[in-house]
Amino acid sequence: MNWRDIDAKWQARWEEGRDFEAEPDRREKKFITVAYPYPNSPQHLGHGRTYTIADVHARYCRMRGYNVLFPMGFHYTGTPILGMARRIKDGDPEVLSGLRDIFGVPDDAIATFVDPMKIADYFRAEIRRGMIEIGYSIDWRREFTTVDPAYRRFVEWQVLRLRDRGLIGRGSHPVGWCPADGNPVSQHDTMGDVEPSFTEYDVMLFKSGGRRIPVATLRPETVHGATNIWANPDVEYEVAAVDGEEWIISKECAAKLVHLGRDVEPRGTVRGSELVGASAEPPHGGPPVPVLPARFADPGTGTGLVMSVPAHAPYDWQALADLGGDDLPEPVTIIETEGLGDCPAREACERLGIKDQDDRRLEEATSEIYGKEFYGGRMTGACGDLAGMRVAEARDAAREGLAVPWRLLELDAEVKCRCGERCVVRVLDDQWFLNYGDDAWKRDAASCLGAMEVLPPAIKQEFPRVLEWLRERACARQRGLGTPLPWDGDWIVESLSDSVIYMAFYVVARFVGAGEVSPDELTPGALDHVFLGIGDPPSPAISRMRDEFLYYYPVDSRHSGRDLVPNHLTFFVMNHAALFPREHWPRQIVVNGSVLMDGKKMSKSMGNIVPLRAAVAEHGADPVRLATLLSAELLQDADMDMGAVPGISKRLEALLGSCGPGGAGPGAPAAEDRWMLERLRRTVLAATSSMEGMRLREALRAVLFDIESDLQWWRRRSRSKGKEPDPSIERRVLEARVLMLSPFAPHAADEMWERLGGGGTAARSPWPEPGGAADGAAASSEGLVSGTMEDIARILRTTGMSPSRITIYAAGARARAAYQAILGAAAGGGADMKSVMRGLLAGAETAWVKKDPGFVQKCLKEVLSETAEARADRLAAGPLDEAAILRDELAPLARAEFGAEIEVLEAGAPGIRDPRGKAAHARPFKPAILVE
RNA sequence: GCGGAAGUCGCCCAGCCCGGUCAAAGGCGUAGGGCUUAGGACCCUAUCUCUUAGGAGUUCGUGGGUUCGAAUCCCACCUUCCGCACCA
Repeated sequence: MNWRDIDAKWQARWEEGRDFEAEPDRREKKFITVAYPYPNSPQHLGHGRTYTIADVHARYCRMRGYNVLFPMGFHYTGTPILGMARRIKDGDPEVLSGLRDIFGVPDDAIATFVDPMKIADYFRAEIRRGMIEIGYSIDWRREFTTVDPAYRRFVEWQVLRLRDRGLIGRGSHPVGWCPADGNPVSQHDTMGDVEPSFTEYDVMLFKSGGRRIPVATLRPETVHGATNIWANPDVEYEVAAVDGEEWIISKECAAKLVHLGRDVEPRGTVRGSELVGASAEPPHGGPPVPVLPARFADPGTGTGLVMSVPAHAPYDWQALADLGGDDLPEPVTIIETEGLGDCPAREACERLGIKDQDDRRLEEATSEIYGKEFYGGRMTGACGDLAGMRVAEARDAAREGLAVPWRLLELDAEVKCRCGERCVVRVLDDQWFLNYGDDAWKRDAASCLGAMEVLPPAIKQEFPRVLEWLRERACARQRGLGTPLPWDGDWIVESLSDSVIYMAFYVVARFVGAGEVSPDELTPGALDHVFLGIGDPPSPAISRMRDEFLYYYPVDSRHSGRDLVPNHLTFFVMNHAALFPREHWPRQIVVNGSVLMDGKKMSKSMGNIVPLRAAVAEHGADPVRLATLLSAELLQDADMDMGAVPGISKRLEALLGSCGPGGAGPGAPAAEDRWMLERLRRTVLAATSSMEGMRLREALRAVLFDIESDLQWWRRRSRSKGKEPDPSIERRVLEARVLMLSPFAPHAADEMWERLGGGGTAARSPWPEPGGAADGAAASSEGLVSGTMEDIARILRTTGMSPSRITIYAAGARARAAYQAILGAAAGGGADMKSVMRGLLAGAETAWVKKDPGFVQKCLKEVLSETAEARADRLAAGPLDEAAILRDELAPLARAEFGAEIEVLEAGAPGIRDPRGKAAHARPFKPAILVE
């Protein structure tokens, strides 16, 4: 099957018909957007998932009659492309082979990649081609990149207005930093892509003569239990004036303090061994403590000097034990914790059998006590002001009162910049940030979220949590592609901050693209008019932009991967709430999971990346789209199985093969025909409801698979009666299926539609309506037939008989009357045996059950174990003439399939043949069966 | 730690939102049969236990609870995976 020809044929038609170009008209609109791609590589199957889901949504909405705007842009902002250009310049073999071997980028293109813009432009074109080839219904007239002059005007407007509202501030902010480059480093900038995470220590100053001995700690509240200070005897410490006071610190610490913005002036050195024996006064004014030697005191951690709290810190207890001798300080217990004894550190060391201070398990002991005491501990009376507080409170109080007013920040592990330099933590004190911690702002955002639909619903609760912990966030950085802050050209608006309200820009982009408005005209005042309706329009074009904005805004649906929930999607909500009036706040967010390949994340190093264009070229657009959508429901991570693609392709091909001009039917529908139409009606209903909830896989399964098995049964039934399935019914089903398939597999569906002679394209036809009322009788009657077939088959299987004659005893009229009464009772909620019996005995037609309560018992059990739908069907249908149905419908089928003579009798009719006394067991929907 | 997701019949995985059609779809594996010179591919049948009449029993991480009825709802616990900020 050559899908590529069909893909190309329909893509050309759509383009010719400008099917996806959207402009305001009288219809109701839907504005559907997806997070635009970052063009630092071609897209792979994983990227394709989000876009495919959004495209299906857009196409579905078009079929529902909406004027759908589905645009696309490209996110150039940020540093990764910059880093990539640098690595290509350096001839990094990993990057080069990735481009060449995985993505097949030609060498002459790679040669230009030393220029980051060339990289972005190349992949932008590549991604756009791919999106067209897979059939996304995008209005390309609105395409832009985030470094286009017009977009820059837009971002400038955005940050200016945010600043006007007092939401952009300036402050100090710690970052991972490369001293050689003089730049902040993020994960993308480090060797091995290590995230530069850091720990914040409090610094407490012990006094020793005129000098200060600073110690760094995570537990300032334990200072009351400090019995000594540890110095490493083999380390040469530095004596330095820090912020004007003379401190003793390790050389490493001195270097860190400089980056943290402290004023450090070296004055000399002192060996650790020389410090031993000195005495130091703790900051809370307690009795002086001695300095003692310990080799675990690491000059690279903290200040290189350690406060010793032997009762609660296993390292400290162990170092004292290692020291030995008589005149050592006694541990002071300052925290009582349920489940821990007097001296938790000693107990932990003894339990783990720790030998000396070099034992690695001390880490384990430390974190265990740390956690237990923090959550369950209370300060004892030995703690001065802190006595009686819970540890968590005491920590804050101690920090407030006893530690220096800044924190010592330190990288958790060694991080190296790609340039090879060892990174440090630096505090930038002129960092621009967005104040996402602002309470009033958060309240607006929460209100926006509350009114918004989030699909799947399960993920909605995640957003308020994110809002809760959100605080200031740096919104500008010093390098990368993007837009400079209008008031401070040294800074570039950071990539997550310049992409929060850009959906509004799609409206404008069309006018810029068509040359109707120049970037220079997009002044802050003009944009105020377009987006906020402030002031008079400076030109007719600006006025039209305003009209178009009013038509398309707000965003009706925002699609994105779930990894963007804690950042982009939340910022999207926050920024809309900050800048736009309530009626322009977004209405829906749709979140999808990621894509796995053979159970693993796609990554270059694993070599399991499948480029989207390659997959489409090999399998065709629709099979790839379907495989992506079928592999998982929205929120689940989709484990792509490329092995399933040929099967999907075959199924589409078979469906296509069945599309022809069709023929007329005999007119009056038979029982199985009525059933088939009822199944179709219910499938349309179910698929529509699935679509509304973006449960695309569910919808697709209904259209592709569920109907198929219904059709099989229907054909079997038709043929058992010695006739061909009614072609007019077949066609009605097929038309509905093709239409419902269209959002998912648009090329194949249009091809099928053409072969059906449907007129126009499937994509431009309306989504099918269920039509008509429920036909409970058809559903129930067919249920009787299939249920009885199953019962016969089951009997044959357990007995191993090959039957020559099967006699079926249908329930008689009085049994059916009782059954209806039981159904009614169950529907009314009075489904207990007692009240059911009482009701039956009161009815003239049903009083006979007095002699056979077992019948009622069984019927009741069966009724209760049917689905609500089946119960409603049976109740609505009223008593069925089961003997007639079984004779006309079941008998031919059973005869054909079991190769036996079939006789249908009505139980209770006079003189019937009943050699084994089976007839008495007949119940409605459960006829008695005799196999001979 | 905080937040989120998940644990299903040998394996993978559907079902859970909306309780009953659920001994629980589908795929893989396994067994038997068909086809074939053979292998593969393909097709059919079986695949929790018991059962020569459509049945019964025990199952959906563990333990409770709600209900006439729980894989599905509620509570607790155990285990695994993911995110936690200046980065797209």
